[in-house]
Amino acid sequence: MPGAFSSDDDAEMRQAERDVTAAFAGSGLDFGALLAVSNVFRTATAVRNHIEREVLREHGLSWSAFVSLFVLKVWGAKESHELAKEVGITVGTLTGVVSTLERRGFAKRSSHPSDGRRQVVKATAKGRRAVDDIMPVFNKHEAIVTEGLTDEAREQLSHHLRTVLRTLDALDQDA
Amino acid sequence: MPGAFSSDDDAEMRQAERDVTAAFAGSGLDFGALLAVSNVFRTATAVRNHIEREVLREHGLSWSAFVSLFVLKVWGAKESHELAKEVGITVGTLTGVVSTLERRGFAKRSSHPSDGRRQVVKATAKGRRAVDDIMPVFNKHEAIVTEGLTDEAREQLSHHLRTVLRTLDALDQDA
DNA sequence: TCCAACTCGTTCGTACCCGAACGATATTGT
DNA sequence: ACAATATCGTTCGGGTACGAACGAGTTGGA
Repeated sequence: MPGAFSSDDDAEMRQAERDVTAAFAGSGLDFGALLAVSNVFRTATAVRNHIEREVLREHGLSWSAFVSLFVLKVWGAKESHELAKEVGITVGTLTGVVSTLERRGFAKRSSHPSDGRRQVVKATAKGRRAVDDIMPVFNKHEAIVTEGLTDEAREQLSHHLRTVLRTLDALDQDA
Repeated sequence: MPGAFSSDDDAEMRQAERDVTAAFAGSGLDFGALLAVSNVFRTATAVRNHIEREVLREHGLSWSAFVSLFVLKVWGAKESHELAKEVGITVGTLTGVVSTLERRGFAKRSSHPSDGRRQVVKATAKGRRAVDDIMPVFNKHEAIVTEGLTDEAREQLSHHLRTVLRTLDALDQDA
C-alpha cells in the first residue's frame, strides 16, 4: 500500500535528479548526500510548523520556548549555557527566549550563588503545569507524523540521524 | 568501530529516557516518536548551522537564500508562490529573502506579462555564477556530514523521511 | 456588465536566530 | 597582589520566519 503513494513521489524525485544533473553537468555531485540533507531539512521544517500550528500556538509558545520549558521540567534548573546547548540554540538566542518565558510567567532567572557571571533558569509552577498539559498532545502529534513508519524504521531513522550528529560534533569540536 | 563512539551515546540516551520517563510517569509517552522527531530537528539545526558557517557565510548568503538561488538555477524563473513552496518557506518570508537577493544582485523580480498579481523571480548571471561556485563545496559538506552512513543507510534515511513528509502533506491537506 | 469571491505578493507585528562586540566576573600565572 | 586571560550572559545588527491583514488584480456568475 505504501507503493501506491510512493510511485508519484519517486517519479517526481527521479525527475528532480535529472534536472539537477542537467544543471550541474560535470560537477560530479553526490546525490545520496544531497537528498539525505535536503530531506532532513524539509522534514524538520514541516514537523516544526505542523506542531507549532496544531499544538503550541494556542498556548502562545514557540518550538524553542516549549523545548526549553520541557528541558527545565525534566532536568530541573539549568545554567544558561547548558540550557542553550540542550535546546540547540546559541546563548544569545536563549536570552531572548528566556525573556519571553519570563514575561509569560513560565520561567524565571536567578543569579548563581557563588559565581556572579552565571544565571540559573528555572521553570515556575505555571511553567511546569504547562508542560504537563502540552506534552501528551505534543507527543501524540509526534506519533501521528511518524505513524507511517514501523517501530524498526523509526529506530533506524533515529540511529542514522545520531550518526550524522556525531560526525557534526566531531567536526565542530576540531574547529 | 562505530560501536566505539556509540556506547557513550547510547548510555546517555538511555539515561535521558529514564529522566523523561520519571518526569512524565503515567503519561504513556511514545518514546520512539519522541526520539525520531527530536533527532530530526537536532540534525537539521546542526547541519544548517555547520554549512551556513563553513560554506555560505563567506558569500553572504543564508540557507534559505542559497536554496532559493539553487532552485532558480536548476528550474529557471519561478513565480513567488512556487518558489516559496519549493524552498519550504511562506510567501511572506520569501518576499524578504528575494528582497535580500535582489539587493545583493543575485536575483531580480519582474511582473508576469499577463497577470498583474504575479511576480516572476529569476536568478541574474551573477546569481547563477554564485550557485556554480558554491554548490560543489556545499555538496562536499553534505557528503562529509553523512560520511558516517553507508549508501544503503543514506537511502533508508531519505526513504523514512519522505514517509514522514507524505504523512504531513496528507495531514495539512485535510486541514 | 458589474460586482462578489478569489488569488496573488507585500506589509506588519512579534519572535527567533546567529555571530560579534561588550561588560562584568573569575581564574591563572607570576 | 595583580595584570593578563578566560568565561559568562546580554546587547546589537542583520536577516529570517510565521500568520494575519491588506491592496491590487482577476474571475465567475447573475
